[in-house]
Amino acid sequence: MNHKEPTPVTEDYLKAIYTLAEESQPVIAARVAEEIGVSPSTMFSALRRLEKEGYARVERHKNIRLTAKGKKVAETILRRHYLTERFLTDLLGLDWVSAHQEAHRMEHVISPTVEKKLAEVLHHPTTCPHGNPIPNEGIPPPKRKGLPLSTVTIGSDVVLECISEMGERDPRLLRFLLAHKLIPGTRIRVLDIAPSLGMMTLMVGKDEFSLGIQAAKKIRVQ
Amino acid sequence: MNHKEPTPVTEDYLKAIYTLAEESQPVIAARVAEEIGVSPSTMFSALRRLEKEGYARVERHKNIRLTAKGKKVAETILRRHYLTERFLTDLLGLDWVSAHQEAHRMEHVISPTVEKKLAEVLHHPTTCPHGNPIPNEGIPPPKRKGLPLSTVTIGSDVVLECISEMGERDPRLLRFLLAHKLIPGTRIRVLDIAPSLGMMTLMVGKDEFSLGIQAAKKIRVQ
DNA sequence: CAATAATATTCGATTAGGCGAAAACCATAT
DNA sequence: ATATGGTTTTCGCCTAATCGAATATTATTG
Repeated sequence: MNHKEPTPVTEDYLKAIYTLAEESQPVIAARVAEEIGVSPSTMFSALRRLEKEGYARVERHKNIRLTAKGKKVAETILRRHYLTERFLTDLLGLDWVSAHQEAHRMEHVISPTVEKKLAEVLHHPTTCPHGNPIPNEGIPPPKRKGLPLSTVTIGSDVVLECISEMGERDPRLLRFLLAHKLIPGTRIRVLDIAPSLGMMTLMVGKDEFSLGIQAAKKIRVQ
Repeated sequence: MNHKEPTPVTEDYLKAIYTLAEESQPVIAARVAEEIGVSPSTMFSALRRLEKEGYARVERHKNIRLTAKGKKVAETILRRHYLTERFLTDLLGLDWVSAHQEAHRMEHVISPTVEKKLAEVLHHPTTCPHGNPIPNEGIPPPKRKGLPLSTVTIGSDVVLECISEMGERDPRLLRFLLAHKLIPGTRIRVLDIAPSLGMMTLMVGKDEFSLGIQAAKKIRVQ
């Protein structure tokens, strides 16, 4: 039996791999390293550890895939992350941006017991404050319906569904979105898309502003 | 400037030293090592680190003394520990024993912001669930009035004030006390003390039972 | 296909944190 | 003063996690 608990660092790697895959981005070492903010050599040795401990495998073409065990850990951590965010915003009154950062540290010390109690106290929320569905013990995560904001057509009128986990990791993006009232449920009109400039123009209420296509990829709408 | 944050492990050493001193126990390396559950050699190198980073000094006769900096860290962690315990018992409904253990992990990831919000939500509690006074930013910790249960005279009738931090660290003791309703505020009659056996006999309500003198040292009464 | 840009891999080094075994010190109590 | 125990200290060794620099391996793309 391999009953040694994953370290916080291991959990972070697994979470990054998991979310990268969920956003259907290429899951290669370089991307994961970038996401976590770690050097290639560090990433390499981390990957060896993940393989040795049975959390992930590297397939042909250097694609990284989580094992069932790795997936389980990632989902648990993600669940704890989102529950903690909800706790921080709903009960403690923290804002969007800090909630994510605080939860990033707290997620690693939440036990099954506290996780359960938190869910109860919060009345079993189904999404995090940024709109992401909270993975539920055993039950497979719901299929994501929304599309990236970067893929909609000019002139369409859409509703913001969520800021993906990858988007959450960028505090500046989060602050920007908050400032423009871009929160889950907000109605967005897409005025213009200029791929050559890498920009798109949006209108929220009476507020007209530009957003990078890169950032728009991290926002899902319906 | 030395603005590198203490690691969780460092925080644990500082907390142990601080509480040992507060219980007026001899603060030597061997005691601290015992408290934390670490080998003498580990303790030794940890001590070198603490000195190098300016958290503690070793005086003549091998007494360990915290610097102002070390004391500040210890008090902050203790405050976060106790606030977290209160949160876990009062808001999440955890029991005494788990609350301490969970808080022991959580205390290291509570930011000043969360600490502040927690205190507000909990209406600024003054003691932890085990009765220990919560250190308050800046304000010196209140003088402890209670005496160790091990020092009272036979026949006296006392009221339990708190289970000291050192007592909290022993889950078996905590479970035992909880089973016998020995919580802050409980009235205790001391029926007998037998130093030769290292035992004392207590009566709580109609429940008569024995307790080791060692354990009684970790309980303060009035 | 060959040149270039990405990626992956190896190597050597560091730091925090931990262990056990053995040696060196002290402080008593005989 | 000596033997006994408790303590401290040294030594060697280990793992996880990190880095930078150099090298090897793939893609990509003109």
